[in-house]
Amino acid sequence: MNVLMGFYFIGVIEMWKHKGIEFRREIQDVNGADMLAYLGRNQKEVLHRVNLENKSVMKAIRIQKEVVLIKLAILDKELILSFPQLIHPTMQIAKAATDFVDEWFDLSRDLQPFYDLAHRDEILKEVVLAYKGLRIIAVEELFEALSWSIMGQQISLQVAYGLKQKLVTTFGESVVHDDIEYWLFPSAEKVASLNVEELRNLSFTQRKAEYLIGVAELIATDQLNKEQLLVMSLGEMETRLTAIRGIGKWSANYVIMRCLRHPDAFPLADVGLHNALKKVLNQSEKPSLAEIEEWAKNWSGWRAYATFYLWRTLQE
DNA sequence: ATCCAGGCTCCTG
DNA sequence: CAGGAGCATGGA
Repeated sequence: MNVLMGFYFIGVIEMWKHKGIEFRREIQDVNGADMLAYLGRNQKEVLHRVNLENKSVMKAIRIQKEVVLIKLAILDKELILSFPQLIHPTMQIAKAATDFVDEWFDLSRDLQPFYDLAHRDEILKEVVLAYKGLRIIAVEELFEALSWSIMGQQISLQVAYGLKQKLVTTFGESVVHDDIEYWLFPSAEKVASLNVEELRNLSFTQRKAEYLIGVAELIATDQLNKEQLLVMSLGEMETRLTAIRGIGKWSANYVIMRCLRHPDAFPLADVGLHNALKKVLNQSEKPSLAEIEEWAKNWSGWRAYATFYLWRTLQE
């Protein structure tokens, strides 16, 4: 059975090799330790669960109509994907899950041009040496990415994670494995059906509640989708997203960076970015927006990656 | 206590 | 059209 399945999978999923109940992909230039640190940075995260001892992350994802739990070990030279709740994953599920991981960790991107650029940049030079192999971790679902940017506006990450936890555990779906609950972000359809009061009960502000429901309606009615955005230029993406009530330049660029994966998206107004620059430059005050824009000229093409690497410095 | 958190809209003058 | 109030909550 396994031999047959092995032949079946090979060739279908190029980079991934099937061995027994596991799928393995050899990796280079992936900084697993820092990826796991980023994934595990907040205790209130409910959409995945990191286990630093076995260097793995567990996450429930939706494949077609099915909810599938995946376990991904991130080792030095390879990724190991397995399905804790499935004895015989179908080819369709294996293909979708490996595709998910490839995109989640931006595995197809060659970071060498970014390293070259950073090596010539006084601000990024040491940061990029320190975290080399860190890749932008995606928020794959457009609705989740937009929601997260709305929840993150103005307030601290702690409060934002608290809002997300309440939203997800109140209106999302979950699967249970070994007595642990793994959550999926609620669907746009579900959130579009809510009223403002129901979100206010979860400590959302009036505004945040209105924004979230509005975005949910746009996605649920397919007036907005990831496919239409992905074919746009960076500027067009920003224009389209900032036309949505509740989505300003910061949120738009956050979504473009984390979900649409444009490597040059740049959340200029981001407080985390400001604090990271203050820290890296060892200054007593946060830099001005004008200064940051000036420095960022040298990061052109890779400003999203520059931002993600700078964020990483805040966790230490 | 006061200020600041991975901002945005809307209302003033 | 620039500038500022208001949002709601938790941690320093």
